[in-house]
Amino acid sequence: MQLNRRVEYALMALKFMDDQKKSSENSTTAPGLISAKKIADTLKTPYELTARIMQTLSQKDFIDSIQGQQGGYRIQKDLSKISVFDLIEALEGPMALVKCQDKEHQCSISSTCNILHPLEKLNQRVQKLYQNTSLLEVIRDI
Amino acid sequence: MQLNRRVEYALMALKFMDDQKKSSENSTTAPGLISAKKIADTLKTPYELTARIMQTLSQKDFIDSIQGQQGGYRIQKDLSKISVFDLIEALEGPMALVKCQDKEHQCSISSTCNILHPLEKLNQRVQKLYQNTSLLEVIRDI
DNA sequence: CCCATATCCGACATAATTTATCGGATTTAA
DNA sequence: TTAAATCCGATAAATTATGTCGGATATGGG
Repeated sequence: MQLNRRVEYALMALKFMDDQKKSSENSTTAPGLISAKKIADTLKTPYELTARIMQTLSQKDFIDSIQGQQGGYRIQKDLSKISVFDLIEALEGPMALVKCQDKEHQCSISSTCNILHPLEKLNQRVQKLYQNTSLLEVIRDI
Repeated sequence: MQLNRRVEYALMALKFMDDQKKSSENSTTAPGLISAKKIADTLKTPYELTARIMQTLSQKDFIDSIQGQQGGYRIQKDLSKISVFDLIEALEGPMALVKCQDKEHQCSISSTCNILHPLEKLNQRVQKLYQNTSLLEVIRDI
C-alpha cells in the first residue's frame, strides 16, 4: 500500500524546489536552477537515484531541465494542476490494486479469480482520491 | 500501491465462503465448514499459503476454525461490519504511505524529510476510504 | 486404538521487486 | 579545454513478497 521511494524522493525534491522558489520570490534575483546534486546533498537522498528521478520528472514534463554546466531543474508547471495520481503513475506505472487489473501482467489464477470485478470499483475510488489531491496540497501542506 | 497476495487470496477465500453460505441458505443442510484444501483447490491458490492466511483470519477473528478431521473454517462475523482496512491491517500490518509513518521502522533520512507531515493528511484520507468500505461491499460487489 | 485429515506454527527457500550504483555519452559555461 | 551538469543503458545489491517444508496438535471414523 506504500508509495515507493521514487515517489517519495520526487515529492521531497519538488517540495524543496518549491520552497526555494517561494523564498526567492521576495528577492530580485531570478529563481535559479537547482541541480540534482544540490537536491541529493540537501535531502540526503542517493545522488544517482535522485538524478534519475529528476530526469523522469523532466521527461514527463513535471519540471524543466537545462543541460550543461550551471544547468539544473526548475518547476515550471502549476503544482495545483498536477495530481498525486499523475506523479505516481509517472514513477510507478499504472495504478492498480491487484496485478490482474494491470492489463500488461496476466495473472496465473485469473480463471478462478472471483474478486477482479468487485475490486474494480474500489480501485476507481482510490484513483479518484489521488486524482483529487494536487501536488500543491501535499507539498505546501494545505 | 497494490494489495499484496495475502489480502488478495483472503478476499477470494472470503468471497468463496460467502458464496457457499448463500447457496446453502435455501437448502435444509447446515452451512458446512470449508477446509483450506477445498479453498486452495477451488481457487487454484497455493495450499500452504492459503492455509496460513486462513489461520491468520481465524486468529484475528474474521472467521471461526474447527480443528481435526472434518474440520475447517466458517464465516461467523457480519461481513458488513468488517472493513477492507481491517483486513489489510490484519494481513499487511499498519497502513502507511511511507515507511516513516510506521513508527516501528525508522527512516534513515528522516532528519531531512520534508514531506512527512504533509503526507499524514493524505494518509488519513486513504485510510478513511478503506475504513468506509466493508468486506461485504467488495465481496458481493455492491 | 490407529489412521486419515484437518488446523496450527516456526523456520526456511525461492522469486520478484525495489533500490542503488556504475560507466560512459552529451551538453554548455567559464 | 576543462569542469559540472543532464542524460541513459545496464547491472548489482538489498529488501520484500511469496511459497514451501517439517513437525506438532486435534478430532472423527473404521
